[in-house]
Amino acid sequence: MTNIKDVAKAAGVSTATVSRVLANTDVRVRPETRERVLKAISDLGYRPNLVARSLRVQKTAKIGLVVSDIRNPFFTAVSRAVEDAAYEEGYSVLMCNTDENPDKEALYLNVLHDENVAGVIFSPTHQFSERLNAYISNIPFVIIDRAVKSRNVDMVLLDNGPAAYDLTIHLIENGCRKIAGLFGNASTTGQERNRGFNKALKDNQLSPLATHFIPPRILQGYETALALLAQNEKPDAIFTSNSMLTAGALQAIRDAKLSVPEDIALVGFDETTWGALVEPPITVIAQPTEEIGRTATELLFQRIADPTRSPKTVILNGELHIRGSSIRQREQIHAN
Amino acid sequence: MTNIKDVAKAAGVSTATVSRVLANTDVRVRPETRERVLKAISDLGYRPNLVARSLRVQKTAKIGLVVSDIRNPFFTAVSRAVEDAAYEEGYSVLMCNTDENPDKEALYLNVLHDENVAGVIFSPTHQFSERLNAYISNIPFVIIDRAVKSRNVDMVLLDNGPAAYDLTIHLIENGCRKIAGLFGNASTTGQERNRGFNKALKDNQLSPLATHFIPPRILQGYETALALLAQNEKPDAIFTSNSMLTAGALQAIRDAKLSVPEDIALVGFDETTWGALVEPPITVIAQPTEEIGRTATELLFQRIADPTRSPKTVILNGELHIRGSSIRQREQIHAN
DNA sequence: TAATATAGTGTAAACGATTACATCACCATT
DNA sequence: AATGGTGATGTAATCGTTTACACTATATTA
Repeated sequence: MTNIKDVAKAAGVSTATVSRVLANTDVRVRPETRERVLKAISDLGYRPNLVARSLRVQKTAKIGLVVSDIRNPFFTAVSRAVEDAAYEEGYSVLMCNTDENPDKEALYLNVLHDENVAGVIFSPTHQFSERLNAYISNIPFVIIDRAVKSRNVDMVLLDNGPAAYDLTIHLIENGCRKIAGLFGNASTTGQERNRGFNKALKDNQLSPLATHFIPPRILQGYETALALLAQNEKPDAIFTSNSMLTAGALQAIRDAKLSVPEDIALVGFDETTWGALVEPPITVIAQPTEEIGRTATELLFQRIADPTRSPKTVILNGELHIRGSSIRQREQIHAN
Repeated sequence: MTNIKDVAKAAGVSTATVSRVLANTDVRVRPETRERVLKAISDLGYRPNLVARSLRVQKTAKIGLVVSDIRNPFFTAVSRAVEDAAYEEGYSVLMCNTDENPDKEALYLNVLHDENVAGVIFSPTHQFSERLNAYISNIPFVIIDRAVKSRNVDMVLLDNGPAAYDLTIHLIENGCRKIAGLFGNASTTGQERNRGFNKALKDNQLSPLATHFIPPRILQGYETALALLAQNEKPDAIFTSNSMLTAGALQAIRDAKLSVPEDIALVGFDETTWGALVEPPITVIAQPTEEIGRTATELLFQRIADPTRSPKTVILNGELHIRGSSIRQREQIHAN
C-alpha cells in the first residue's frame, strides 16, 4: 500500500508538507506545492491510514453503540439514527449486542476502551448501573433508554412514568378494571413504567390484577400471558412494557381464542412495523426513536469536544397512539 | 493511560518480554518472570492499546458490515448473526447503512479500507456490482444476499429463483390466476425472484397481471399495491419480494377494504415478527438469516486466514411457510 | 542597512505496540 | 578446554501518521 512517504517522494516534498495538505486547515502551504502534492496523491491513489493517524493523535473517529439486542425494534431504529448522525460527522459505529448480560457489557466496554473509541452510547442493564462509574472516567458516555444512578453522565431518556401512567389511564377510561402488567426485568425502564402503571391504578382505586417482571422476549411474554389467561380470574386488559412482550401477549390471546379488545384489551410500548398491521391495531406509547438516537449522538459529540461540560439529562416524551386494541364500545364497558 | 513501558518498568523487564507474556504463544518466558509481569499488569490495570497493535501488525480485529438498511428485518437478523459470529472470534463489527445508494457504498468501502478492517461483509446494489472488482483486490470480501457478476469472490445467497418459483406455484395451486408481482428494484435479488415468479406462471400457461420494480420501502409497496387494487382488472394475488413491500401491500389491501385471502391472496419473502401475528398470518419464504450471517462470517474468516483460497458460493434454501394468507377454500377457487 | 517578522518547508520525535536480531549465561558434547 | 546449542531476555527498528521545532528566504520596519 502506498503511504505518505511515497507521496512525499513523488511530489518532491517532505511528509510534513503532505500531512499539512491533507489536514487542510489554516496552516499555509504554497498553492503550487499544494497542487503538486494533490496530484501525487491522486496519481498514486493514496489514502491515509486511519490506524496510524489514530495512534498519533490518540483518538479515533469511531463510537461504540452498546445495546441489549439490535433485533429489538426500538434499538433497531435508534441504531439507525445513531449511525446516520455519526456518519454526518465522519464517525463510524461499532455495534455491540449484550443480551442483557452484565459480563458481556463489561467485556464490550473494555474492548471499546482498548480500541480507543471516541465515545460510547450505552443502554445498560440495571445490574450494570452500579459498576458504571468505573468506566465513566475513561470514556465519554451517553446513556440511553435506561436511567442510571450516577448523576455524572449524559442521558437521553423517555418520560417512562408519565407515559405508562397515560397508557394505563387510557385503559381505565375504556372500562378496563382487571389489568395485568408485563414488564421487562432487565432494565430500569421496566421498573419506571411499572411505577406509572401502579400510580394510575391507585389514583383510580384499583390495583393490578397481576404484575410480572420477565425477560423481554417474545416467548416469555407468550408464556406469561398464556398463564394469565388460564387463571380463574382473567384480566380484561394486558399492559406490556415493550414490544417483544406485546407480541408474545398478542399471540397468547390469539391462541386462547379470545378477541381483542372485546374480551381483553392490549397495549404496549414502542411503534413497530406490525403494530398498525395486526387486527385490531395495537395502542402504544410511541418512542421518538429517531430523536433519541440523534440527540444521544449529538450529546456524545458535545462531550467529546468538551469532556468537562456538565452532564445533561434529556427527557423526551412518548406519544400515545390510540388504536383499536384498547377502544371498547360502551356496551362492552357496561358488560363488565 | 498506562502503557507497555510502564509495565516493563514495574516488572523490571524489557517491553519485549511484556509483549511476549501478552502474546501468550509458545515463545518461552521464565515462569517466574511471567509472574512478575502478570502482577505488574494487574497492579497497573494495564490494557494493551489495540490501535498501536493494529498499526504494528498491519491488521485489525474488525470487520465491516455494509447493508442497505439495518431496519429491514432481514438485515437486522443477519447483522445480529454476524455480530455473534464475529464476537466469538474476538472481532468487532462496524455497521454501515447505504440506503441502496452506490455513492454511499463506495464511501463506506473506502472508509473501511482506511480503517484497515480485516474484511467486509457486503450486500451491494446491482449498480455497484460492476465497480466491485476494484475493491475486491484490496480487502477480503464476502457478498451476501445479492449475487454479483464477479466469480472472484465469496458469496452467501438464497436459492432465489426456485424459492420464488415454489411460492408462485403455491399461489397457483390455491386457485390464483391473476397474480401481480412487486419486486425490489435495488438488488439483483428482486430480479432473480422475478425470474422464478415468471417461470412458474409460464409453466402453467399464465402470465403476470402486473410486474413492478420499486424501491424496497413500505410506502412504495403501499402506493403501488393501492394503484393495482384500483384498476379495473384486480389481481387475485399479490406476490412481494421482500417484507417491506409485503407490509405496504397488506396495508393497501386493508385500506381497500378487501379481505385476505378471500378477495386477494398475499405472499412474500422473509420471516418477520409480524408475519405470524397479523390476521390472516402471511405465507412467506423464510430465509435462514442466522445461517446466512454465520456462514458469511465464517467464510470471511477463512478468506482472511488464506487470501488465496479459491472463492466459494454458498446457496442456502428458503423455506416455504404456508399460512392463512394464501390458503383459499375450494369454494373460493371455484368461484374464480 | 540592520534587525525583525513572516511564510513555507523540512527534520525528527513522538504515539504504543511487535519482533528480528543480538547478547548472554548455562549446559552438553567432543 | 574449546565448541556449539539452547533458553531467556534485551535492543532497537518498525508500522504510518502528526506536529513541535528549526531553518531559510523573503518582506517589513526603523
